[in-house]
Amino acid sequence: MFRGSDPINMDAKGRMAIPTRYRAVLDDLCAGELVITIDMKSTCLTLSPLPEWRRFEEKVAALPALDPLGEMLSRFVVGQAKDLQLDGSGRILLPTELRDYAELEKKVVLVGRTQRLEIWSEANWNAERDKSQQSYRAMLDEPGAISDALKNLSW
Amino acid sequence: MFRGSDPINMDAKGRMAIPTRYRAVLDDLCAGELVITIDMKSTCLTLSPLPEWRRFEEKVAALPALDPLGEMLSRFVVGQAKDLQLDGSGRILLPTELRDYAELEKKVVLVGRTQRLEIWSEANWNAERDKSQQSYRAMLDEPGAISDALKNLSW
DNA sequence: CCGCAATAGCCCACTTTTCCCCACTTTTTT
DNA sequence: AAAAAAGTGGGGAAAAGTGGGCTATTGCGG
Repeated sequence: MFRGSDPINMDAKGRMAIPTRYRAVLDDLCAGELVITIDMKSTCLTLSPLPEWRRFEEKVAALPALDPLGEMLSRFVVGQAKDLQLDGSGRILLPTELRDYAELEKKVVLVGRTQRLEIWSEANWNAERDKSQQSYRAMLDEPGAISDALKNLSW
Repeated sequence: MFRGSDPINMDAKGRMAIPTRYRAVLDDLCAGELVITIDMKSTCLTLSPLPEWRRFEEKVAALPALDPLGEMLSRFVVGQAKDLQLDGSGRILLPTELRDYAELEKKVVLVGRTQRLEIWSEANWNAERDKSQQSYRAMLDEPGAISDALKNLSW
């Protein structure tokens, strides 16, 4: 569904254009209704079509009421989610708080992750990519570090 | 229902504006009648539409009379709850005692948690978020520490 | 029982943000 | 090379948020 990374300029008002190749998909998937929120693991944002987001929200809601993880996810991930709508020019307006969280400046990178998208600042994206590549290679050298699921990923 | 976080300025009189996107919902859900109280676990306040609050109150009342946790909830959560009414400009006035409890100063954050809302001081909110994020990341680095619940939350 | 002070409520005015639209530049396509 | 499409930027109107002043109400002390 979503694939590849696109460098995009955020303008002074905090808007960013969604690449055209996604627009048709977004249109009939969710009529341009998106949900954006933070990523707990990384300094980036997650952008999902509304139906996809609902599936996640339901999973979180289904967790036991006193589960600390569920509480955390509900409070910080759901709690910081915002509904967005593509504007007439196929752009979205990034909420200020989330812009701050992900340290977004003018140059941002939109990364396709199949069902959803990630939004990174260019600086963080490059840093994270280099870092991950190194640790990935290190992991391959370390016996036992490869999960079963990954072993079966024949590619 | 409620989703996302909004930074809001409390004015010198202790009033805070409720974001407009909630007003219509609040209007036909409870005609602007809200209940505010403390959160026992965190340094924040809980704001709920009256009908939602009633459900909670009934559940607490239904607990066995000698249940110590129930007693606590009833005494301190129900005991400190206050009815609020949206004013003509869509604002609520935060009771002084509760303002103190949650350490609210000028900058507060309103967090949407589906059925209800949370009110945090900006400082406490950021601190709590950073803390949670750290422990979340630590959990991921520690193999085996990931609960089944999380594994199923493949998102 | 009355007056004073403090708090709460109402309303208006100002500032900031958001939304909508158009125009310009760059890239791709024919 | 021209035309079309995509991406970028900005102006202006509208709406949301913020703050302050004025009035009404409450509660307290005299």
